[in-house]
Amino acid sequence: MALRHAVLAVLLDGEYSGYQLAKIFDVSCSNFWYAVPQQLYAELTKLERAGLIAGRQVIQHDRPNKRLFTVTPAGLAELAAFAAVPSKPSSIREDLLVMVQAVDRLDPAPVIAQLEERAVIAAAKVELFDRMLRQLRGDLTEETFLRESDRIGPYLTCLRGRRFEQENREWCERVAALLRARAPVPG
Amino acid sequence: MALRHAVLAVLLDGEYSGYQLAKIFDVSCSNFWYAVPQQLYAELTKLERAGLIAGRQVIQHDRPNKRLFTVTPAGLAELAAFAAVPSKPSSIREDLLVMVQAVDRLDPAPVIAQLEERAVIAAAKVELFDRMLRQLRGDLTEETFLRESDRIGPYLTCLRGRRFEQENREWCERVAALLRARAPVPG
DNA sequence: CAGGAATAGTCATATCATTGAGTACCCTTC
DNA sequence: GAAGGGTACTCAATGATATGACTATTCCTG
Repeated sequence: MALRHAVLAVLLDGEYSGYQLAKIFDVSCSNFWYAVPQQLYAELTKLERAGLIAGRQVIQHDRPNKRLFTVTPAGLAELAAFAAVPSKPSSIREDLLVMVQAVDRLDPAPVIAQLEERAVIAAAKVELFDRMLRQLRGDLTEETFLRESDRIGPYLTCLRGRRFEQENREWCERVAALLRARAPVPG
Repeated sequence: MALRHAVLAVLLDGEYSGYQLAKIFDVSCSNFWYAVPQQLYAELTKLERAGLIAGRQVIQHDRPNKRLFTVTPAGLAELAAFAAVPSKPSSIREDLLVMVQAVDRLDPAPVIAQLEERAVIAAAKVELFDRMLRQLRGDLTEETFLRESDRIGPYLTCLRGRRFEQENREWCERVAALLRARAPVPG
């Protein structure tokens, strides 16, 4: 019952089609929720049947037609109800951490390789978040933007995503270096 | 297919029953994987049938009997194979972030309350991780421990958990203070 | 001695998520 | 003109996860 609220939260920013949502959920919004296109199309169908979003057909000539969705007042009420009930902390489930947990009893080489690769990915995401943050705040300073803008939600979740990826990067680099120093790997 | 590897990784540290595992997965090991008892019992059954762990019955008189499990050589090989294939970054799915994403269009009061509550929970987890880290490294310094111990996996995942919760706490506090300043809430 | 917490599990179900395949059309590039 | 990529979406099957209820015994507290 939570993907539905993530979809509603994203649709607050404007009309989107399932296809557009899929792109958002795959990259930018991956800082607070992730979903594959099939999930989104299914959820949009359910949300529309429940009256929480409204869709309108857009006829296109140079490409397939699409349906754009907006949040209805009932959808906004649903979001408000969602925000009013206490939420549980999400559970962490990260394969790479499982590998590190077991690394003392395994060949460290592939784990080190994955840590170094992950550090690069995390660094790229930090830069992506930085670009998104700059774009969201325009030419205002962060402080001014956060004090005066009337749409700071996406900025705040983006800040969290940036911090997470920065920590991820530093931890991966440190652990990779440490494991390398302990058991020198050829090459 | 990943809970199984988390269970194997934890069983590297010693013999545990399903019940003990459930406690570990509920608190300490929540830094890299979370699971409820029912999942663990089911997974232990599957792992034993697959020959990846071996269980032995322990008769107890003052409480119900239990079954303790250890990783078999086949289980260790399974872990090694798991560590050898590249893993995908885990997807973030956090209700509280969804609420913050939508906060501009909602009553901020319950969101602020949840942020403040979450900051307290995160602070408590930081302290829990600090205690675990101290216990794991004994009277060695972190540097010495990480250089010389032959079991650093749990320490490293614990370090990651600590960083995550620390960031979480700081972000929650900052966002709560910001939202309070923007829309003063009575009380 | 009643009530509650701790130990040690099991069963059933419903929802959620993941994966793979498939349709259809347009545009651009080689 | 064939191949590849982007847009837009659907279907089906399987696997993972969450939730609630249930059994049994022992220990401790009031």
